[in-house]
Amino acid sequence: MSDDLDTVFAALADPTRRAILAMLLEDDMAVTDVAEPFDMSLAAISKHLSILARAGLISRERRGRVTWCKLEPDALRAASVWMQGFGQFDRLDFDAFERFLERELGVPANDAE
Amino acid sequence: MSDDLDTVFAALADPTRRAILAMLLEDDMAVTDVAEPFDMSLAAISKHLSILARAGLISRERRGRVTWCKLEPDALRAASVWMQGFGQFDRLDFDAFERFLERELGVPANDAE
DNA sequence: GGCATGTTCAACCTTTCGGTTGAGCTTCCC
DNA sequence: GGGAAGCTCAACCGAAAGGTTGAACATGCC
Repeated sequence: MSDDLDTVFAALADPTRRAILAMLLEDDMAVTDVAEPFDMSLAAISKHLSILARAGLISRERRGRVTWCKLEPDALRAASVWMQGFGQFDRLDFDAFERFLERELGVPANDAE
Repeated sequence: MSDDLDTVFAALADPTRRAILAMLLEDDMAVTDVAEPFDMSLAAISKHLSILARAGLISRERRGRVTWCKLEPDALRAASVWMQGFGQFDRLDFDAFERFLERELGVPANDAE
């Protein structure tokens, strides 16, 4: 089913969702904390998280009344393989990646760590 | 500008457009020929091609009355770099890629060549 | 028990998306 | 010149995306 790639790419097409993924790259987060930096209702963020979860890009686990969100990078593998077929891209380049996070998403890349 | 990633990922989110890219991987094609395998009007394909062109994923060059479409794989670089930051993916795996083309897109991968 | 906290659900609204059809514009060919 | 071929444009349509608000529903705490 091409649904998998559909939902993954569609999920990645939104800058809010990409920013959320970038945040989760640093650490697991509660929904409320995910929502905090965004100028948007909690319900809207909850929807974004559902879309990311449906695409398999994150998982959500409820512990007590807090729902923790966790990045699931494996879901990107299929999409990444698909893309690499077109361009013979370089290997992982974390410098380029961090520059991207800052420039494209406005999310400060974690340079400590 | 995160617009770049927006348009690239949004363009990739549609299975018809991914199939078109896969076709163009084999060779440059005229618009009419691109449209041929799809059960869809020529105008619809023309729109898809515009979206791909706006994302920088293809270019179109008019020669005579025929408009030739050409894959522009460089546009995927930014998106690929972004994605690789999340998963430490393997290098290019063309076998996996070809399996994807067939399974996900229904477009026979070009095993001659 | 009762209230605050954390999150989702449901209904709604507006904009975008993916498709259609029909008209229009070039370009090639006789 | 005139017709066919090769697109694109414009108007339209239904469905999905992305947001809002208000209610609902667990859970933790006093």
